[in-house]
Amino acid sequence: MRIATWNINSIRSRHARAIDWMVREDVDVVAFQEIKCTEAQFPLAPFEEAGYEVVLHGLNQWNGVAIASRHPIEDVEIGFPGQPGFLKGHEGPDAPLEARAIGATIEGLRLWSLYVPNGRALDDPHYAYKLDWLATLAADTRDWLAADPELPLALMGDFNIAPLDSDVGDPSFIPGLSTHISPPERTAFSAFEKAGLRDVVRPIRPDGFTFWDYKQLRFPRNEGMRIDFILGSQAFADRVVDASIHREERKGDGPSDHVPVVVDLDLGLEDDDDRPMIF
DNA sequence: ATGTCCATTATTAATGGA
Repeated sequence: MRIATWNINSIRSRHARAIDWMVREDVDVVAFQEIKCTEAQFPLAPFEEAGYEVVLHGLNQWNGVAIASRHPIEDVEIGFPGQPGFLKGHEGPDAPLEARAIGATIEGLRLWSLYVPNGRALDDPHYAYKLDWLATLAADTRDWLAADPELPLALMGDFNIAPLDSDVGDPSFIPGLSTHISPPERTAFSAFEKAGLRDVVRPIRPDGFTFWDYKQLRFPRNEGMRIDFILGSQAFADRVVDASIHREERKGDGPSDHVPVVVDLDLGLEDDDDRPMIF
């Protein structure tokens, strides 16, 4: 079983490229972020023709998350418990939720596609929202794993945080001045580890960025950021056999500014064709 | 030169978000 997370930056602009990659790379499940459309606008037909079922949450041209799968999708959840909302100029407990989280169960795996708020600036209300959003999700993670310590859970998405200094290759991110690298954001990220998750890609692929800004020739200069992650519980991590960052997807015509991050799992499925059949 | 891209609102250009 091969699963991926990918901030696609408009599924309407890039669905052909996305599906080409999914078929070519034999990907079973993709958690998409920034689909930038509503359910009525989502290009379902080409996914279905390629053999993928899709569940999604999209409210408008901003944000939007989806999960596409070759296997049956069960127990879909829009948003996580206690998820805070945000509306510029209308901050507070009554702010509406944004389309940033969708959860589903596939082959017994509990998967979340997550688009963590950007934060915008250290003194922007969006930054406090980002930290609140992350803290609530970490608390939920603790609850989910307390209820079932053997749950194969993965949080997949664009976390908009570079946990390590080596994850920062873009010189416009300046310590003390920029989001994505501030100590409170890094502490918020480490809370997922305390809750029982770990980055299941980094031990296998310690190097590489997942995002390069369109501006300033960031990709040709390889001035990127590592901000897209798959965080798995013990039971999920136990099934991981490989991982990869598909840097080639930043090349060519009309790429997203993010690339797919992939993990390969051994679920012991009889129809898993990644292993030779022995009769 | 922010060496850009996307979607929307508005009517060929401005806005907001990243």
